[in-house]
Amino acid sequence: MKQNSTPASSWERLPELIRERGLRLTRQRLFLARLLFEDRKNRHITAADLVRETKKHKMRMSLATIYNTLHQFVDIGLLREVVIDSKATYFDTNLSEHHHFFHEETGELFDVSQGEVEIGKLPTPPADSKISRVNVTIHLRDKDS
Amino acid sequence: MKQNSTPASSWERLPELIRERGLRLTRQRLFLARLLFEDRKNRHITAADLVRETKKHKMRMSLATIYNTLHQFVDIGLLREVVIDSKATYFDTNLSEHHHFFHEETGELFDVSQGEVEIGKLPTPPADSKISRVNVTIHLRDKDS
DNA sequence: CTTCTGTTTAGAAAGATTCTAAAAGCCACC
DNA sequence: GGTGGCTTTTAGAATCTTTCTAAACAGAAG
Repeated sequence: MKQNSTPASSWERLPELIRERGLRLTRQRLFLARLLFEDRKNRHITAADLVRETKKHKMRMSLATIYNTLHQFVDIGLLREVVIDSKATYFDTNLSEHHHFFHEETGELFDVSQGEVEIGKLPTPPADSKISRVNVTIHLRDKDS
Repeated sequence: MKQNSTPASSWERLPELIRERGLRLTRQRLFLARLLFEDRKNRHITAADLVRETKKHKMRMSLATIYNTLHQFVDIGLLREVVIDSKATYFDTNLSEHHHFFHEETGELFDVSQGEVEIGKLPTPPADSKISRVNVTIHLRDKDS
């Protein structure tokens, strides 16, 4: 089921998009896709966030469906999983190659576009492995601490 | 209680070390310190790993103590917390600045010394923040997948 | 040896995520 | 526009990691 990219434009076409990538179009998947992609961009959300949002919109949906859908969206390349802290799994709606600022004191997470970070040298991966992704997280603290 | 560094040498002096940093020397702390630092270096362990190891050594210790001790060792600068995946918290006995290879398929974690990665450009941090640390994780996959 | 206070402990509790088996829903086809 | 088959959804239980709680215990100093 693993696929990839397709620039994240035309969110008017969510239903087609979901079908094209091999998933059945269901009420739940469409609803979540709209929540995730219609409003603002570059969100970093957790399953718990989505539970809250679905409730706010009076949409009832089981927790398992939220988890299933998030993972399926990752599989079909609509979302990306980001590991920031070990309290919860974050899903990132920004599919472009990018990195993150992570404010240690507030827990806030901001995107850093790929161009803002330049990696000059990388080690050779161990035999039989290849690099699949390089993740740069820039930890921030308050200036005075 | 937050302190910092002191090069990780002379592990013969673990008892003194623990006391110097403001903790009482207890059977449990000393035992865990020995497990962590006497054998090999640069380990990445989870609480569950330690549970396994203490059992193997026939040392009985409550889970809570293992968690408490790990966090106290982080506080006094004997360990470092690394966030790699959201399944568990890893503690790193390598206190020097360094990065990691993370094998996505096996979950293995290897050190990458600081010199092997070169960062040419970094973004300016937001106002009132300063960069405290830059974390590079190189994700690996099997060559054929 | 006693006392004071920091530690450890077992077990319960919390939180996130996954599993399970049954019910429901999508969709291709008639 | 009804039917069957196969995918999804669901509620709830189960699992796993981590933290909490209150009571028992054990260092350290006199």
